[in-house]
Amino acid sequence: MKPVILKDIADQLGLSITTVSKALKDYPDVSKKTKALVKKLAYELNYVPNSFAVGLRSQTSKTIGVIIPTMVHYFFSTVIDAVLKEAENRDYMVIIMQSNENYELEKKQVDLLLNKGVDGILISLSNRTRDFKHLQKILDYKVPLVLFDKIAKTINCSKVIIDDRKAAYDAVTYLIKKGYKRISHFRGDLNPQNSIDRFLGYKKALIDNDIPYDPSLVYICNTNLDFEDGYNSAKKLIEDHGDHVDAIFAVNDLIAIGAINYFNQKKIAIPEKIALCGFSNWFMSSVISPSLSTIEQNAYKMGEKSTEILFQEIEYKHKNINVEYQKVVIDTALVIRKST
Amino acid sequence: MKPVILKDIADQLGLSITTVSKALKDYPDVSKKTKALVKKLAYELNYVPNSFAVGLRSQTSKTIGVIIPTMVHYFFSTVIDAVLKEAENRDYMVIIMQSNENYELEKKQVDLLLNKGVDGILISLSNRTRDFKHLQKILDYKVPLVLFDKIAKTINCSKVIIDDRKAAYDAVTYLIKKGYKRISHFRGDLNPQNSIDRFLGYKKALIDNDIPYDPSLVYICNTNLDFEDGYNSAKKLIEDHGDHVDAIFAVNDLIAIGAINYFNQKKIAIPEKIALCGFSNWFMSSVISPSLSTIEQNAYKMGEKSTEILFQEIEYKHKNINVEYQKVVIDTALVIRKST
DNA sequence: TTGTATGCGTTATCAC
DNA sequence: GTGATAACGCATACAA
Repeated sequence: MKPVILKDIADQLGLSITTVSKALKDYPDVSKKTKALVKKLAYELNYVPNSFAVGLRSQTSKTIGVIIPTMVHYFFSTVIDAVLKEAENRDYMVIIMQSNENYELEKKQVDLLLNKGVDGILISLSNRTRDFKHLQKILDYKVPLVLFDKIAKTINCSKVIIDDRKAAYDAVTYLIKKGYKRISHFRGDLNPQNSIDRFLGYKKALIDNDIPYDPSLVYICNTNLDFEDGYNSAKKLIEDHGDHVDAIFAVNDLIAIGAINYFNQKKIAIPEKIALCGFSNWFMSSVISPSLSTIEQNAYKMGEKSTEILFQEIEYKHKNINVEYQKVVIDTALVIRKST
Repeated sequence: MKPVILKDIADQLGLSITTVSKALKDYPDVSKKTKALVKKLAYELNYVPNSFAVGLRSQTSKTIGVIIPTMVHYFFSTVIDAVLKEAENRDYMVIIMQSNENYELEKKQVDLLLNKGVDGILISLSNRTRDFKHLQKILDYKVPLVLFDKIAKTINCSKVIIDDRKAAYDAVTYLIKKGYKRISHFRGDLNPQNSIDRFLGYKKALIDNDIPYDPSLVYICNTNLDFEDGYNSAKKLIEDHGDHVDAIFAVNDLIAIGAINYFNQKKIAIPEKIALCGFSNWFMSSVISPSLSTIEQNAYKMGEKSTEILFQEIEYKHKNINVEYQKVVIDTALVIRKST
């Protein structure tokens, strides 16, 4: 079976391709009668314009591209959920690529997307991305770009983030007010801005509350192996500090849950002996025992907002309206449960 | 900045577009010198063929489409992970769509993908899909199609599944051998084949082991609300049967974990008072306390195999080789942990 | 009101 | 060895 093309309709009605094309697009210079005939037949034959041809002429594809570090992750799959729904509402398609925290791959994927003629691009950067020429290239090609969560401060485009530093600051301040004094931080990799900001928030909360910052209480976790690293860091923490620590602020929920698992195994009471606070409000954090205090990060809203902005920029570009780049900060909230 | 096109290269070298095109494609009738010149400049200018033009001519897009019921799900995000990696290896792009268990949407998405000219389609059907005309349409258009996990038996195409009935049978047989006698089943929705097969495996295991099948021990869970429904069904189970039940075989891990949560809250000892077995080996099942016995479903392998077959069919179609549709059954395995 | 001609960028056929 | 031309399907400026 072959797809129906304009010519099929034109032939069957004894019209020219042009007239059929115009009729379908409601051009004012086609008679009502003809329009009705054409539309009826087009509907019956299930006509859909060939997207390559449309793309070739219009240089638009009704498709957006998304690059994320990894799919198998509550945060990102939720973001993608939102992106897909927003795109669906606008009859857009979504090409998704995983950089696997690999800069070279990310760069190549940007090229593929540009080449594919996507109408806009959403990216959450790989942890290893330190050079942003590929992002600049997107802008040079005048393709709308929105960065979310893992962003590049120096690139001039719209961004959707959370205030990691403030969220961490609030969480640690809460721990301090609760009476915890020796608060450890299980931080993420050294490079990504999120880890840095959460760490800085942690540090500032200590200092603002006259608790000396003790670097020996900070453990670096590999955020690819979150759970395992949470477990191992908890073990190390106890080996290094024994009773001399009463709370942990973890850079994400999985790491916190790994730590909870260790403490449960060793029968170290949570929160009596040691309290834990995570980050993200992953579904499991309400289910684990004890349930985990954490920070609601609102991945869905982040995906939704990013996509909204992207589509607005696509529309503006189309209408030749000047776009003002936006920087949106998605609200976070402390979720208090049994682990603190 | 404008993308570089063949004409740019041709103009700069004083050649015709034709020659440039041929040189880049290593046609034998272009001189070595010209080829070298063209390739060098093309590389320097970062030339990439316009994908709309290529698509328009070749009717291929180097893109495949995937439709799944939902993204935010360990099983599906893992499948997608595999699909993306396999596609990446072949320099293919992937368009992903969520049907949200909505048949109408699934149908529309198939149309969009066909219209988009994807080279192949992977689908895991929505639970509400009972009519398969949209799948037949894909085949009518001669677009390679592979169904995975949630399949339609009557559609003549390649399929990748697990043997749900056998896996369930093995799990329940194991429970029986362990000495459990009053085994409840928390099943999924009535329609999807997976739920049906797992239920049938459960039933057959009972009968083969001379344990009477008791319908009052079967609870239907809504697999959109898995966790909550697991919790609620556990509650109902105890209300209905009290001590008169000693094990549960749940249709998926989330439902089992919901039930574990209820039992933990009510201090009903697992597995002493009641044992639990899940299905899928979701990451959390090894982390929850007590850790959950379950069935390893190997989502990654399923995604990998499905994509492999799809690409093989795409290749065969391209080479005009006849394809034999495959039906691949991915191995499952019982994973025994502390909950049984 | 309808139709002709042209171009989007690439590639295959055929002529030189 | 090279290049002119047509075709993929659609949309528009322009002619009739």
